[in-house]
Amino acid sequence: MPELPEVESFRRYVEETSLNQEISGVSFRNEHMLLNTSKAKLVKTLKGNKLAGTLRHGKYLFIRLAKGGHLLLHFGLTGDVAYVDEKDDEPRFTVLLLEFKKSGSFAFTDSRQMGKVGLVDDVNKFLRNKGWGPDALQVTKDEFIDRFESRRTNIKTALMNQKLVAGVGNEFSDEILFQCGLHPESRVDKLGRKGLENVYKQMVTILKKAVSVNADRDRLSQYFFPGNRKAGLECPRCGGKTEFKTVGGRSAYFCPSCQELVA
DNA sequence: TGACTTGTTCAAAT
DNA sequence: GATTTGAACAAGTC
Repeated sequence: MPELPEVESFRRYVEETSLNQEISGVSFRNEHMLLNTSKAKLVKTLKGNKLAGTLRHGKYLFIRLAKGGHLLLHFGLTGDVAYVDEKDDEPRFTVLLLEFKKSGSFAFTDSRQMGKVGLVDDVNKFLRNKGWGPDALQVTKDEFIDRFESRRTNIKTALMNQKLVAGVGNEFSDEILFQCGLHPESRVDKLGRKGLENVYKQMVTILKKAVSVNADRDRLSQYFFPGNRKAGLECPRCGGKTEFKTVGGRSAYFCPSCQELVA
């Protein structure tokens, strides 16, 4: 599932494959995925334009356009990007296809169609309107603590709340809390500055590591849950058994014997 | 076949 | 009003 590390690797992929090429053809299929724009405007804006640069905030990717503004991509559950050399190699579930004049195409794919495609002029204004918090890899320790310390909800829900800090999803929230030795239902306002400082440190450490390996779960073997969220696993720290529980309407996996419940 | 999955949004509750 | 909770949505997978 595309969380911050995946979106960052998508960003790099766009940088490496698709910048500065004139777009000669645009196809777009799923109108219910549009954000802030119409299909006609999207196609008109992209045709003859070039992708000129990239910017990521949380799980959002903004691709700067040479003629002004940005193409916005949100990946939902199943969004992905692909560059293909040949036209007839168009990937399955392509939502947006940009054909480059010289050669090749850029595709945004999304099998479950929960992602978003849009046009954004002013990125900061867009983020402000959404109410999104600072990016999880940009936020400072003090700002993180300020935003969290008076919250009366559980820590897992708070970490996934994009308005507090943007970028953490379900899978990495489980790992952050595992590394902290904190039960996902621990109350945020009971953790204290020390507790929150630890959450912050683990969040940054884990996300940075995941970014450094392009979110490849096979290269995160020093961690426990990424790519491996199941109940009944043996905990590598204490030998206990992992459990499943629904927390804040989301699946949570954790080790009840070494993740302390602070309530 | 239908239960299950998650990021986001919206309505309802506090 | 601000915060929190919970349900709804979409659709492919097993």
